[in-house]
Amino acid sequence: MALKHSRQRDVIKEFLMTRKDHPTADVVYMNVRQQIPNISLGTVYRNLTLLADIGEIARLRVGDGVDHFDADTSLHYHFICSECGSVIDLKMDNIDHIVDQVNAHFDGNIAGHVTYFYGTCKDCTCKSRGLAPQSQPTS
Amino acid sequence: MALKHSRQRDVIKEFLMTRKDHPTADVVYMNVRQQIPNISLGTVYRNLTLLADIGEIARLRVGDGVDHFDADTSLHYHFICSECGSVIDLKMDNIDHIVDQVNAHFDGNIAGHVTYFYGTCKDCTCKSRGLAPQSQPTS
DNA sequence: TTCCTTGCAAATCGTTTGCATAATG
DNA sequence: CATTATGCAAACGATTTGCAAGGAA
Repeated sequence: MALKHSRQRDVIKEFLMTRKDHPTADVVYMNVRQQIPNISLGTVYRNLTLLADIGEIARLRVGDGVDHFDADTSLHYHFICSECGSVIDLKMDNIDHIVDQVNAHFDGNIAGHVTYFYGTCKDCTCKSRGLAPQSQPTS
Repeated sequence: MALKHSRQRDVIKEFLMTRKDHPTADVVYMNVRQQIPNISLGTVYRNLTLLADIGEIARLRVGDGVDHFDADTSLHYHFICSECGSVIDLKMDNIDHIVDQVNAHFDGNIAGHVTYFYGTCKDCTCKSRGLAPQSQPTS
């Protein structure tokens, strides 16, 4: 299973690194086609899965039924706006200590936890008050 | 949109209340057919969605691509075994304080958070050591 | 009678996969 | 040359939906 170099994989990874809004496979596909017009959706999926498996990118499942991808694999948390669906990075301290609270009463082995926050983002909060949004979605 | 009574909805809810293993729509369907043989999968999905929308049951998205349903809507957390996929209730204190750590640096409005734990359950841990499991899965 | 619910089947959506061909090491 | 990667299209699994018929208020 030796990995061989491929231009499509490079372009996919590079595109992902330019985005901080955690695009879906489809969005990656749409954008990458500007550089490789005949790339196929299947190839995009295969490479996103491969990159996620070897840890070069992260696959985010935020409960909206679609996978999002993130080139930033460092420890951080996400916020999902219930109104516009945007996924936003959060600056906050590590909360792995919550695992300790489980271990106290649990017999199995806890490897980790998944946590994400939801609510209304700044822009959507403003809109619902009739104010102008602060910025447009990147996508 | 006045709600009308329906036997299929009753049976679905009753079945869910007898289970603490958070079955999927398909498992609900299989079991409910023992009491209503000609019930359709669509009806099961429609009622599970309806019950979840009015808050009588909870829809659990634990990242395995399939929705699980829980008749226990009280605040509690879940553990998902990475090996056998079983979803287990956890006894532990409320961890809503983690939201406070986000609010400090976030402009939007945080309504809540989703957290689940993963790892290896007691039975799978035992199996991997060649020991006999403590109990069989309920499904 | 009104209109919510159902069963059935077809449709959707996101994602995966089989296959023959192309590209890499 | 041996193998991995690609494009294409078909296949998939979970869930939703349109529709005509059935059931509750």
